[in-house]
Formats: sequence, C-alpha cells, structure tokens
Amino acid sequence: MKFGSTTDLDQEVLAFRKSLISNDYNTQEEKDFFADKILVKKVKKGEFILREGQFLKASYHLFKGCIREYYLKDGEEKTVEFYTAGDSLTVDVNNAHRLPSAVSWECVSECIISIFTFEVEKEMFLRFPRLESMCRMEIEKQYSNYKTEVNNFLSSSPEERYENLIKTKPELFQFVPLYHIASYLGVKPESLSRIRGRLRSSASPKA
Amino acid sequence: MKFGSTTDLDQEVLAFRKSLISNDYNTQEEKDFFADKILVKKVKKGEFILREGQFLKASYHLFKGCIREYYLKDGEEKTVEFYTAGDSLTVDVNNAHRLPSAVSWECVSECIISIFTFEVEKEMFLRFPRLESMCRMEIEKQYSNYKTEVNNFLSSSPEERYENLIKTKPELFQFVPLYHIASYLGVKPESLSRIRGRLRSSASPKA
DNA sequence: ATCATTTCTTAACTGAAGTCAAGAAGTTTG
DNA sequence: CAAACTTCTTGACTTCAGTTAAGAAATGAT
Repeated sequence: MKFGSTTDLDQEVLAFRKSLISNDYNTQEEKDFFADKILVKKVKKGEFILREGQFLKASYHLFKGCIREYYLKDGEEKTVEFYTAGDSLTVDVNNAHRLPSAVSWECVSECIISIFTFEVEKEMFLRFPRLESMCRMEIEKQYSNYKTEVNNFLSSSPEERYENLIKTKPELFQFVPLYHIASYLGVKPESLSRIRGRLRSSASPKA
Repeated sequence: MKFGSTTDLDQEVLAFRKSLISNDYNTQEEKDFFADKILVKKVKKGEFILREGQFLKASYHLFKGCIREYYLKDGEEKTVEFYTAGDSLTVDVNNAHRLPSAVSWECVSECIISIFTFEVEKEMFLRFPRLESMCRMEIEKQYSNYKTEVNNFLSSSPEERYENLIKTKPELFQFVPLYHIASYLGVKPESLSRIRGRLRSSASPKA
C-alpha cells in the first residue's frame, strides 16, 4: 500500500489533504514530500487511533472532530486530554518504539486525521534538516504551553476548571458524556453533578 | 567578558566544567565549542537565577544543589518545581525572548550551574545540526516524562505525593522549609502538618 | 411504544483540606 | 542571653469531594 493515497475520496478529506500542501511555509520540494507520504483519512466515532498496550507507529494531526486520551487506573478510565481540531497527537518517538502505550486514543466523534509515520518523519528530518529545526522549536513551544496549562489546572478548583472548559472547548459537550468530563476535571461524576447544580442555582437565584 | 572562563577557580566548579568536555558523545570540535562558550559557576544560597518579569537569556544545567521554581498567585508563592542535581532548566526560547518570565528560579542551597546563552545555542545549532537533532529528541523525551509525572501527580493524594517525594528527592528536606514543600504538593502548610501527623501515628501506632 | 441500558442527579454520610486562631519549637539578631 | 522572627503544629469549625445507594432522565433496541 502506498501512502499519499487517501483511503477514501470524501470531499472533506480531500480538502484537508489539500491544505497540507498549500501553505506559504514549505518549499515545493517539501510539499511534494508531504503529498507523497502523508495519509489523510476519516475515522468513525467510537474507533481507536491507539489502544493501551499497542506500539505507536506514527504522529497524528486532528483536522476535525474530537479524540479522548485516557488510561486505566485501578480498572477506571482516567481521561487525560481531549484533542480538538488543530491539535497534534505526538509522543516521544524513541520511547514509543520501545514501550507499549499506556494510553488509548478514542474518537468520540467522527474525525479527520493525518497520519505521519515515524519512518516518514525520520526520512523527512534527513532530507529537510530545516524542518527538524522547526519541529524542535514547535515542540519547545508545545511543552512550554503544556506547563502553563498544568499550572493553571493545578491552581484552580474543579468548579473553575469546569467553567473554563465550557469557555475554551464548548464543542466537547456535544460529544462527550459528562462522566468523562468529570474524570478529566479530576472529580467523580457525582461531584460534577453537584458543581453543575451549584452553578445553576447561583446563576438563577430564585427570587 | 569572555564566556568559557569560569567566574571563580573553585576546584568543584572546575571538575564539573571538565565533565562537560569529557564525554563519549561529542566530537572534539563540539567539545572545543563547549569549552569556549559554556560558563560554569557557583551560585550562593538565596540568590536568583531568574526573577519574575525578567527576560530569560540562557538555558541552565544544574550540577549541584537545589533550585526552587515558583510564581506569585494572589500574592502567595506557588512552588511549581524543585530542580536537583542533573536537571536542566530550559524554556521555550522563542517565547522567552518575547515575554517576561512568569516564574522565578531561586537557589535554595549553594548551586553549581552551567550557563548556555540562547545566542550560543543558536550558533551551536548552526554549526552542529547533529546536536539540534539530538536536542529535539531530548526535548521530546523530557516532555513525555513530564506528562507522565503530571499524570502520576494528578492521580495521587497529597499524602501519597508527600511519601513519594521523600523517596525520590530526600535531599530536598535538608534545604527547603516545609511550607514550600506543602505548596509544591498542592496543600496548605497546616494540611501537610496533619499529613505528617497521620503518617507518624500510623508508622508507630502506640501500643 | 415498550423495555433495557446508559447517563445523570439527588441524598445521607464520611473523610480530608481550607480557614482562622493560638501557641510551640526553632532560628537569627542584637 | 533575651527578644524578635520564622517555621511548624494543633484545635475548632467550614466546605467540598468521595462513597454508597436509589432513582430520574435520556438514549438505544426490538
């Protein structure tokens, strides 16, 4: 099977595929490389990009939809992250090769993703050192942003986290059951229920 | 002032400086570059590597000692990280240039650090692309490890975090007052006191 | 439409952290 | 040494999340 061919000819998929190779940042040679090597495809709701225990073989970029990242802790699903349109799903490549994944990536809605295998990445860095330099800076930025997010998360209450999530990722609530959101916020579903109750009554304090 | 000269001729400083340029990973050319460009120095307890609001101009590596990272939140110092021997203190260079630092780095003991300015880093990546590639992989690894740490932190109780800290960084307790450790663990000093009380009585349950 | 299942809410109770206040223990300074 | 300050602990009380259990509401299946 040849990468670069999309698995389906869906119009939406083709449009996102096109966006990959029509920007001002990359040279024609680089774009040709992408066109040849990057697969774009649609994934159905409920399907998995990665399951716990599997060995990851690629990086992904999410063009459309929502992916939930979680791991099992004492038999419970602990939701760690919700990825939405524009996010990248990347990991430490060297470790991913050696260690089975601790987390699962589940599509909680229909998703459109690009797939960029580690082999292709390696080849890219060899052929286009400029891109490795850009990736290094991009990862530094992501890491730095993640640290800031973690600090914000840690210095806020579950109630503040909930209100913040509504503001920053409202689309989530269309797809994801509240008990997954509760897990993400660091509380049990019952507590999220009470938080919602408190906010309801303080928002409209029956006169 | 020329980098590459140490600010003092302390034996310990010289030893760590030597370790920078005597390894099996770097070529002679690279080592010469390090010898010429990297400053190693001793910093006194209580001094700051970086203060909130300043613009960071370098990366640091901690050879010896302990550095506390914190930021001000509602007038309170929130301790985010304790760096110990072997840790690197790095940030997103592009952002650091533009934005004043939100955090401070305070030496809570006498420290020996290496200083690697962003200009030197830039020059290094130009002259030794191989090192940029290695740095990219190193950052990926650090990012990945940090994610794992955050997940462990979030899925444990303050009590478990305290016990874990005693195991993983016992040297901290020599230098750092408990209320900073409490902040790091995500609780108030009074709560850490009670946690310690609980552990004391369960460890030696007076018969 | 009815039944079954999943998801969400409510209530009563427990346990741990936050707050405020007081004071003990330890450290620094004159 | 004594006074002043910093750091740590304890107690009483409040608040909020966890737990268990029950049931309501929403969703899916036949």
